Amino acid sequence: MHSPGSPPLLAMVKKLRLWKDFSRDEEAAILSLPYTMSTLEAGRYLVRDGDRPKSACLLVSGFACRHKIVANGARSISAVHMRGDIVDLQNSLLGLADHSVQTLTDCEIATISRAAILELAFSFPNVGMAMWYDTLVDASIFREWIANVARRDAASRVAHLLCEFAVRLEAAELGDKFSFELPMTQEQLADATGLTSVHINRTLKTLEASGDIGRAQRHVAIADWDKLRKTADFRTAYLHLPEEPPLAK
Amino acid sequence: MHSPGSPPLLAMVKKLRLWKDFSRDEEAAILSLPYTMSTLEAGRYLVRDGDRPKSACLLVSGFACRHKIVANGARSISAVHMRGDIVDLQNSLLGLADHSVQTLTDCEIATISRAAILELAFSFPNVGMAMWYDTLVDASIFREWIANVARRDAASRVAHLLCEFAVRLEAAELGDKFSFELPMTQEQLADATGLTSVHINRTLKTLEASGDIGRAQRHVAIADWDKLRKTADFRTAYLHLPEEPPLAK
DNA sequence: CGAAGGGTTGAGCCCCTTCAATCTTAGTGG
DNA sequence: CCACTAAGATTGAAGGGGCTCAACCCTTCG
Repeated sequence: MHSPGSPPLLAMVKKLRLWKDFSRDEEAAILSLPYTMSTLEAGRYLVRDGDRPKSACLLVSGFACRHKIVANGARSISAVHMRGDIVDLQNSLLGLADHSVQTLTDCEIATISRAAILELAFSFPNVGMAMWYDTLVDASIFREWIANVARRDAASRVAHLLCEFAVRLEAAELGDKFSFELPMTQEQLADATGLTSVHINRTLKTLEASGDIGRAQRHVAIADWDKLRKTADFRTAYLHLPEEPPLAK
Repeated sequence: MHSPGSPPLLAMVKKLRLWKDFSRDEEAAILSLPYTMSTLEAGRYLVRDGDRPKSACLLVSGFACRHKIVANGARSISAVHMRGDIVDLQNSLLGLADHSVQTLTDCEIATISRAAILELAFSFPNVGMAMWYDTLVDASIFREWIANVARRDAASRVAHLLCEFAVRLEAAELGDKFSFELPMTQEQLADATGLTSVHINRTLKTLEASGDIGRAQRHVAIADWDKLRKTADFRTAYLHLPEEPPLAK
């Protein structure tokens, strides 16, 4: 579902523009990156732990996540990605994938070679800086997730995930912060919060009963943003979004 | 302490050389970065959550950690750093610190302005790439820590921390992988593993009783590396170290 | 209509926490 | 050299948050 009129790489421009303003030339340079489009169903892998990817994937539509499996077979999800995220920069620049990337929903993907990205980054320092910045923001989110999983109770962890998803969804201009479809099963929520799917279920019901959220199937309505924020201990600083969110269109 | 003969920035060269080979020019460019030295006691802050740092800090000797505090007052440590780590690149490039950096031991620090680092990164792409790579490796370690805290039991978590510390210590040429001084109190270990100091204490004793490690005060001796690795579910891939560790000297 | 994936619920248990006391070690001043 | 202090390590007892196991329900889709 990305609109057929606009070029797919515009999603990348929009994302990077959160971090830096670009000149016409710089923007053109991004849009002229060579890429190939593909469509993937939910549940498919973009990269697998142990692969040696030679290219990065821009998520043009849909949702994906990063995860790794530990010895006892349990899975840990370390990030959720959405339109505009250059989802495999980390693995492809490092050379050897230390985790997997898997689609959560059907996705459209633009594949861009690592070489082309590096060329762009170092010919246009401003663009390079925005990409570097982008990977640093990802790292900041990882740090917050460490704190989330390590030091918050179940209700806070789940609430925090919902707050982050809501804010990022809005920043990506993908919908309403207060009412959205969560593209994850309760088992995936469990893997993203270090809980079990059973306990996710109970926790969601608690959040519902306490008036923080409403829900119907996978749809989440944030009933009381300030209340949920408080339950979550959520502060947006770690997302490093611009002070004034850019006006929608 | 760092040997008085060698220039402090050599620590940075050595670290970055783990990721890229440098030409003589590139190496000289790193070594000619302007910096100011300072010495900090254990427990001092290099940056505080909320600061707007204008410069980055190279750790020339000693140990430091990153942490953030959650609503209930609990602390989460998200990384431990040692000689050669450019410890505040993340906060200074992002502009607004989303976490604090604090010394664990007495430290010698070289402070380098953000502008000088960016200048270097984009005049010498190979050096820039090494620095980017360095921040990507940090991110990879964060992902592993998420998995550690989210999906492993107490013994594995602590064992994993010890394995990582041992391997990084060796990679930084700071000592013996199998026998070292751990520069952290049990409370700090707790904050790095999402446990309590009481349980850290019991877990260390368990690891000792099972023959994985020996210890005396803060000194740790890895009694059986393979056993500890197995307990920890530790695989080095996520550290992205070169296949052949560079020969000492 | 049947199957499959995912959501919901209950009962019992256990890993880790909490609370609190005691011990050890290192540092300080007399 | 020894009291005195403070930080950190150690230990015990009791409790709880989240897990495990297992059943059942709901929705979607062929």
